[in-house]
Amino acid sequence: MNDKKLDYEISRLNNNQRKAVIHENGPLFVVAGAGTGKTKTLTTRIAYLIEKMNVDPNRILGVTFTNKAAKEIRHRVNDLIYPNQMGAWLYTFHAFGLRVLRENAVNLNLGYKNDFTVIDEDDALAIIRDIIKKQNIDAKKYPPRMIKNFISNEKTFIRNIDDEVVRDVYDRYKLELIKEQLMDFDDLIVYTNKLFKENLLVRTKYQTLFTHILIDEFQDTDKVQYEIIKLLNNENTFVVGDPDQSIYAFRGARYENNQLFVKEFGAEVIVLDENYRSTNNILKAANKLIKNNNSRTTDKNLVSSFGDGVPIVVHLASDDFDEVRTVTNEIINLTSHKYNYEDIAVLYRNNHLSRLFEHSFMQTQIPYIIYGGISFYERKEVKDILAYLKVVVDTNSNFYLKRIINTPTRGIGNVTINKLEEYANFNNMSMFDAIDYVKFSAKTANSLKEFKNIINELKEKIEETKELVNIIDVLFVGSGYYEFLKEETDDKAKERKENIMELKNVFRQGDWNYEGNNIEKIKQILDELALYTDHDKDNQDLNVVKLATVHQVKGLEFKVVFVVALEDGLFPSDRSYMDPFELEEERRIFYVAITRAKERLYVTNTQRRMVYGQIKNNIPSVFLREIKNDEEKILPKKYSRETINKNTSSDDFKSGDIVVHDSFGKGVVVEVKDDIITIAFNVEYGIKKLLKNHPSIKKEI
DNA sequence: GCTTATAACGTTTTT
DNA sequence: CGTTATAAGC
Repeated sequence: MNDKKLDYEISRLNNNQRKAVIHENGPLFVVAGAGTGKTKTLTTRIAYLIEKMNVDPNRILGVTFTNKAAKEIRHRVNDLIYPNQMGAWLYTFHAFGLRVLRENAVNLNLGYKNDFTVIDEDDALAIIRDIIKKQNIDAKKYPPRMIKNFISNEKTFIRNIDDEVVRDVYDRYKLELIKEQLMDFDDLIVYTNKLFKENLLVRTKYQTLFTHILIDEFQDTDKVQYEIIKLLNNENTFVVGDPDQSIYAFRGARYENNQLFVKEFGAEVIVLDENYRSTNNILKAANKLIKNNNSRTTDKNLVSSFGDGVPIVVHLASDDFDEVRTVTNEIINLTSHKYNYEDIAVLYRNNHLSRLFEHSFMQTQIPYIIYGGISFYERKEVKDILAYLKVVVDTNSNFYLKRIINTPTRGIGNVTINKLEEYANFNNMSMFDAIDYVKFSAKTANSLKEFKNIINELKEKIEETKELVNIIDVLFVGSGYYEFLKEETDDKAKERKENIMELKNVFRQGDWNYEGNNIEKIKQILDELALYTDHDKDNQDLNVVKLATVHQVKGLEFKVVFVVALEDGLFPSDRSYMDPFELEEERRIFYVAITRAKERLYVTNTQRRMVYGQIKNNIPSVFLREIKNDEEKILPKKYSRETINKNTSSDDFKSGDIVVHDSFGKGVVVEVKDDIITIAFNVEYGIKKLLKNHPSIKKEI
């Protein structure tokens, strides 16, 4: 049907892209430099396989690293051949693992059933904390976070645990998860690997199911993921990646996978180095920089047909305030001529460097967002409501029961919970059922009975509810959360209510996206939510300046990029000096930063900077020398926009007011402090601090 | 159980 | 310096 569109798309590819797309048989590694049409090549190939080679979509596996990327790939393939790709397996590694384990977890023979629950990092940490407490382990000597890291490292083959105490916690953690039918994020990958490795039947099933496997961002795969790919033993394994953009070593990404794949699979290599993003001045700097890495597998020299463009700008500021002021000035200059706020990104090596910029942008009324922060699904109230739902769906879940049995407070303390847990463990029943057997004081017994009634009533109501969206209201009121928050009038309570209401959107969509009865639909929604993170939301189109770490903007592009704080010890980070490999990783991070820029690149550093309350003299980053071409300096200027329309809006805000923002839409005022107001917008934008007299906000009448 | 003083600490973090 | 985790106090 859409053949013409696909034909047109293929005709527009360059030679190497086309070669990759129509590649017939055998493993292929597409080494795709930044901005060389990596995703386009991958999606066009999927469309080509289905449409031209008559490959059954159900037998194609496409794996990426973020939900956002998976969605994007589905969307783009969809655009080329709708609706034939519907059955294709287009997932993140974790979502793929989840799907496999949902069908086969029982075959692990570890005691897992196929309907286990996925827990997030916070939950995993809570379980470890609990074990540490119960085993009387000194949390100072063994911080839970460290133990979690050790466990994760052993699971993903990074490093084995060599401490007996940590080993003991790990063993108990593993048993606890199985007992509670829980899996953490690592487990989704690790158990999938185990399953494929140890179970011939399951392995063969997936080996024969997939005729084609495609992997995106291959340079970020870790050891376990590589093993999974190897175990699937597919002769049409097609991987796309850029070794020069491998920046997740600290999470286990293995640079050597790139070479291993070529060697062990005997893969053909196609290099894409025609860049469709940046001017050549920017690319020259990038090429020059990355040549300093000795461990490169494939030499690429990015070239575009966009001409040289303007020279990159390297600026040395006297101190951190001067740096911020210079960048702010330049943004004001740029936006009063050719550029919009959305065209601009300020990138840094680590999060805390955002602070001064945030402050300055607020003062000068430059709209911005900061990437990262607390995720919507990590918020306490959201997790609480979902925990109620999980207990309702499965009363055997002691883990979630413990979370909510006294939330909101109903006089059930730790002593009661421990007694229940002990009895339940001893008699091999759930804590929920144990409520009927353990003797408590009249008051406690009453509270427990009340809790049990709440769960039972919620269950009845949820089963009867016609539309899923109403379930959130049922939970909110039925759990007592509503009553609890009603008493509180402060801004936090208001924010919590809003967040809970925001959950409705997710359930509204679940109603038509999923099939089955309510409980079945809920289980599918919970699966999706378990793997969803804040990074999946699309901030790209907001007309605001983006403040982000380099890691957070991988894969994105901006017309103008400022890379700041290019100083020795910050970028490269001082932890990377010892190890030449780590210094190369830092260089790749800077390479990623540079290659985000399409038209203008600014690199700044300062002589003096306040670090942890002390002024430090910094020397310029070694990377600056390495990119040196033509450079110019920004001449510091006064703010060209006379501290912008002072008091243009005379609105007087108070908490609870509904306001409308040009970019963020409707929001509720949460706090007013001097001339700064805090506004809660829709979840996708979150909580923002803005100047009261900013022209972009208006009170809704 | 919840709020306030003090200490401790301080890369990147796709799921 | 600013934030967050922990402990002591109400």
